[in-house]
Amino acid sequence: MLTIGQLAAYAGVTTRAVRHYHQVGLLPEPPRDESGYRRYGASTVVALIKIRTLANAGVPLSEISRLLEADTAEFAEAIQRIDNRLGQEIRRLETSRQQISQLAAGDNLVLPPEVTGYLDRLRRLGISERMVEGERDGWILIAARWPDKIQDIVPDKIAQLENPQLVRLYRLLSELLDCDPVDEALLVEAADLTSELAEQAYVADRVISGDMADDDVPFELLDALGLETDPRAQRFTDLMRERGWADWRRMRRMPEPPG
Amino acid sequence: MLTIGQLAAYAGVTTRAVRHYHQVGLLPEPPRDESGYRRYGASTVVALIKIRTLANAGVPLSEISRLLEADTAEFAEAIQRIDNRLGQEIRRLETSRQQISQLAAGDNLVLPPEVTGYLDRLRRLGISERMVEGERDGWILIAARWPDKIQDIVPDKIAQLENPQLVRLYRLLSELLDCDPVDEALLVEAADLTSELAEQAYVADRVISGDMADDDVPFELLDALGLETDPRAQRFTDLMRERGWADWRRMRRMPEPPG
DNA sequence: TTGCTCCTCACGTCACGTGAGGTGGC
DNA sequence: TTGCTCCTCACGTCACGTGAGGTGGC
Repeated sequence: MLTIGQLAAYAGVTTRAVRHYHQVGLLPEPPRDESGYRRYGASTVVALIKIRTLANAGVPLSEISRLLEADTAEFAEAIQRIDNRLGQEIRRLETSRQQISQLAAGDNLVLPPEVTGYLDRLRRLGISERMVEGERDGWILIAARWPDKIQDIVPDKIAQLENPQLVRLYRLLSELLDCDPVDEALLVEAADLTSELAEQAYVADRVISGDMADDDVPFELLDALGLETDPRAQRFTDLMRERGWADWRRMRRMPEPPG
Repeated sequence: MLTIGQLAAYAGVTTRAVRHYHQVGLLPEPPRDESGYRRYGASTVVALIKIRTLANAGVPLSEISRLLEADTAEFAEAIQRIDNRLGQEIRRLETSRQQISQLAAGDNLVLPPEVTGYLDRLRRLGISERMVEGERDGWILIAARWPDKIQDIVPDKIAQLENPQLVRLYRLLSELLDCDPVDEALLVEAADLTSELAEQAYVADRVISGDMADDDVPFELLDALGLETDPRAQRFTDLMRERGWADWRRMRRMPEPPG
């Protein structure tokens, strides 16, 4: 007859685990010897190894107790389910492994590849890293709120980069972000360009399109960029106002003055 | 800015998990809006997704907090370790999967293949299933107590099966186990055979060999078989005594009567 | 005698889950 | 007004780990 230590060692578990299985009724308490030690026979070894095999496969103990009492058909069915779950878990770990290596490579897993492609495009157009980061943060917030709309938006944005005026605007804003005492000439140029682009869009009726019309995407972007309190943003707003745009964050035309 | 629900949904976690990360200091508490709601920016999305990527890889939260503050070299090193562990875990699950399918096939994982081979041998020799089960239980106890000696014992036991007398003894014991009112004639025949085999072994000085001499292997076997209280075992012991063997479980010769 | 194994409580751990009871925005 | 999201405690869960304090066999 085996002591608890011998039993546990053979099954590859701790004595505490065996006692735990007794506690929860998974393994019957064996008889005791004269000193009160538990003494185990061969059938307990068989039972314990079965338990460990199932537990190692991720089966909760509460399920194992039911399994040990199931008939052959039920048991076989359960084994099928367990095997499927194991397969799932293995696949999960394999994708986890890929993601970990992407983390190491510095890729961020936050944005879908279309968006990172767009951001790389901006970099190649000479947009400053700071500006790109701001764009990225904006995209993250958009992706978080409208995960399924990303696919529709990105191609539009990429197409817009064919417009040299827009690219020029991005470059101007890049420069503006990087100079601390705000450069008035640059700011004016940016406002002129923005106004012009807004006019084009307004005419083409693409100022605000679709579902996002009622939502606060531009606001979110600005919040993310931390620009809402930036004095440069304030000055820009003023310049846009002068050009007849009420709120450059929503791009609404100012009402025509009465009379 | 995102609410906790939007943040959590995008990262694929529960809001409770996010709050938990705040509690343990893994994720900084963001500012609140007028209603006391937490409001998250893009950087938190990035941080949370990093956390989940690591947590999904099995990294404990306490380690993650250290990782997020580590420099590039330390981080890369840690990623290596995590990747190794993931590989280990995948292999573990794959062997677990095999073992599960063996469970379903009815194989028991309790004994090394040499022993199950030996037991199959017994079956082919016409030994009854009940007897084989008894043998198996004995082997389980031996394997549990001397796991590394099994390799030495099994070949010996297999070789012994070349002895037709031993095979005959096994068959007799098989029959004896299966008849309830004990068959005296069979019992006597078994005792004669055992005595003869013991004599052969005694002469060849193989009665008790090596390390197991001082241990109680035969006792264990009998305990396992639940035979120590079996009346048939008692009768068998008496018959062996008559034939000059003090204790058939230890196979010791009785002392020569004095004078 | 020393060291190892065994015994029984009983609290601790890890990463959240799950109500309980209440407020805020559409 | 109803339903949904948010808030803060605070206890529960799962499978043991980890002492605490004590006894038994070689």
